Amino acid sequence: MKEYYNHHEVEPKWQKIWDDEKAFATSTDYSKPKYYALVEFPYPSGQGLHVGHPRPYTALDIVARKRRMQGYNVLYPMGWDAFGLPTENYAIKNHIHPKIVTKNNVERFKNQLHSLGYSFDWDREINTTDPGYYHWTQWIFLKLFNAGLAYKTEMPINWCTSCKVGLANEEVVNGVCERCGSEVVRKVKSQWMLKITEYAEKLIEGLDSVDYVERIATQQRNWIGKSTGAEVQFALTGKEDKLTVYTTRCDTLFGATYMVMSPEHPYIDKYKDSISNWDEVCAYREEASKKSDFERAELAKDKTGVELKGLTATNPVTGKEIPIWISDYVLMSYGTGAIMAVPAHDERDWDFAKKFNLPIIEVVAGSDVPVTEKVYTDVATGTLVNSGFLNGLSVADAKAKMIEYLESNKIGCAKTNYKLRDWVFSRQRYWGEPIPIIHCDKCGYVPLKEEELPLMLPEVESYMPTDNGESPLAAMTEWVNVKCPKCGGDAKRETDTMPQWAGSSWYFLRYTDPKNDKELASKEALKYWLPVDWYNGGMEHTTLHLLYSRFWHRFLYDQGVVPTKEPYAKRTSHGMILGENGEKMSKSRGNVVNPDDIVRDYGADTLRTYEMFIGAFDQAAAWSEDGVKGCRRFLERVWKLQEILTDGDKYSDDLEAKMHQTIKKVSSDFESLKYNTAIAAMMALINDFYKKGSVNRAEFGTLLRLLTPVAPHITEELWEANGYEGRLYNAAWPEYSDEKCVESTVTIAVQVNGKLRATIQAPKDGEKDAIIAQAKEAAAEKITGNIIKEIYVPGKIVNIVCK
RNA sequence: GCUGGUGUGGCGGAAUAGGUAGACGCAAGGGACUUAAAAUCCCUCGGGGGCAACUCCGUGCCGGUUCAAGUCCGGCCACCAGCACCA
Repeated sequence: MKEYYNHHEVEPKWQKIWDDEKAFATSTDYSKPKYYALVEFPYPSGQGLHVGHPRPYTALDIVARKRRMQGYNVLYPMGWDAFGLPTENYAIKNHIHPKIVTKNNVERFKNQLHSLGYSFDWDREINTTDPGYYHWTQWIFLKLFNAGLAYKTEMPINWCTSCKVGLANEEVVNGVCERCGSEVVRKVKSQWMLKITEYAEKLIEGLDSVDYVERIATQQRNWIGKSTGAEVQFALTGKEDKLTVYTTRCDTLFGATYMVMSPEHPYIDKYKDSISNWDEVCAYREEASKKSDFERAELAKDKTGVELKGLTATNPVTGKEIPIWISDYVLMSYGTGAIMAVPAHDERDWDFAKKFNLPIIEVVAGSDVPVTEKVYTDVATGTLVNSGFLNGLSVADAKAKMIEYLESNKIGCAKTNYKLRDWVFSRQRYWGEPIPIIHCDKCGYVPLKEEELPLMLPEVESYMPTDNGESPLAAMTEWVNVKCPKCGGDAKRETDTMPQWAGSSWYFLRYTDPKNDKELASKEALKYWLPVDWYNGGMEHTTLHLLYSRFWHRFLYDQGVVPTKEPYAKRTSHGMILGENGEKMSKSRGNVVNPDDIVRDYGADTLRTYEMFIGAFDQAAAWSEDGVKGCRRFLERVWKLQEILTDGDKYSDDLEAKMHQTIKKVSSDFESLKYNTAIAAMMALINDFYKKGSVNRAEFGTLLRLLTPVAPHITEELWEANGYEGRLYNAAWPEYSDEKCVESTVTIAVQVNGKLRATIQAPKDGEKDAIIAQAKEAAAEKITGNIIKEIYVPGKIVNIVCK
């Protein structure tokens, strides 16, 4: 018998053996069935691994190890999303090249991950900062550029006053920079943009063909924000131009009593001569332009605005002349930058009309309260009134009829809109992929030739962005000044770099063929491995990273580069691990747990088991060191089963059903995010072994095979020490049969009038009448009066209803 | 405000499809072993009442459907996360 379980010896021993035997190398034999399990690759921060990291990594390690035992060729890779601001900021502060900082951090992360016994195929490790990798990130950018999906535009962008970079709208949280928390202001800059909006529809449609956790799919849909409505043209009194608006409620057109334009609307300048209160208008615009989108939103409670005196429009269905206002609650970035206001049936318009005393006309009847007192927005029950040819129709019918009318009279059309905005793709930073574009005064933006890639990130003296918002690369004149590839004249390189999202938008493709220097990955490899079978990541990435990578993938599909429309067949997400006090772990709260300490004191297997047992996988869970101890105790009890191990090459009769039930439960729980109940089932199983006082070799072998994905080191050691054949990582996953899951006798609950009164033991396929008779006898004292009903649910419950 | 999620013992959490609420673990209490402690093993462990067999109450709150509701329906409340005037 083996000595007391010592993880200090057992864990490094097996990690070395797995390395030496290349136990988890992915096969390139493409005739085998494949399984591609993916976790989000980490940003190698200076803090090292956090206890949050092992949660998803262990979960999919379990899936990967199980699938290997089931005969799949598994790809479970790991890499580094290593470009990014914290590294650059650290480099600036400490005068160390970000390349060195990255190298050190990666080394540390890798050692930490290795100590946890993950079955990653390290031969396929990738790093986004490696020129052999960003070669292809740049290549994809050129593809996007050549397809017209990358463009440069002067636009007000979100400018972080501290990071000195432009941010995508998606990166701004509550008006402050998502990364550093500093104030974000508006600044006009020439920016590279990617036309993700052109893919809005495809990105919505694609969600129907994949298996995403429902709330993830919902968030993606809401973020894209599709709405269907109509564009309607309003004639401007005495002008040639029409003012076009977008509306989702064209049924209420008869109730449009005024219009509102965004303060940035181009018609305001165009018709300035007609506007009699120009000074007032200018003052309002000035004030609005100072506000960021966020301030505009914050000040929203109280509506502000100015009427454009001298400029009016005509309601195309009533023929009435209506005033035009400007207000900052109308955004230039959505729809057409102008709206028709129907105060009776839109909350914001109602507030605005009340404040400025504008007419409110009811066109949908159905409210108990007059619309002058309360806005009525219900679309399900109302009926159209005061609306000419729409009178008497439901809202839905009225919409259809109105669109017909608009189109036949050429004053409008059906129209779909999306909330999604284009992706701001430039960063005024050093530590990112250089954008492979040259600007020539004569030829415009000229892309580099594919053969010139990768465009290497040059060495610079200082990584500090310049105060005027230029990237540090702008100071490198010998790098910046080049000849135009088209005309040979003087030209300049683009000095902005790509955002961190770029490298992570396609990394899962590179894992399939990571060393290929001719293509991003071979067609063969892509065809075999795609799509990713299961991708797990944090909830915080369900809108940004997930949407961006789906966009790039779909674009590459359209270009014939990848074989599938969608990159990920299945997407799940894990909950956060909180401190012992239930708060988010942070240095300032002093509740950070270092995984290295847990590995040292309790072992990697204990950490892995605990993180899976801690609670429902998709929910946040608070750390508990006592809980860690409980898991260590469980593994020790598994170890000590050796003391009661007996011979036997098949399950003993009294445990056979339990064995089959456990295999079934563990097998399905591992695939459905229920790691906690899978472990509970194994705990219950060993409790049965101890209760019985013995476990035979067949039973013990099955337990080891079920447990090894969770706790691979201890189980591998027990497998070897007790003379089981071969390596456990190569063993076959245990089989079960549904038939054998059922015990020969079952316990049936007996209820009288719905209350539990007794339980009886009965054969599993007993006759209904016999069981009911047995139940009546068991609960005889509780049955009073006449029996009016007897319910029997086979194998579960008998309910006697009496009165 | 809108959207999504959650609400079950002292704690983390179980409970396919409505069918014995509290699996599994932690903590706590009692006992065994020990000179003692740790470790380990055994017992108890939702609340009230009873000497006891037993009994009543109990899954955020109010109501409903059902032989039967943590689970379904209607109406609330609380907390967490995301979004922010999207026409």
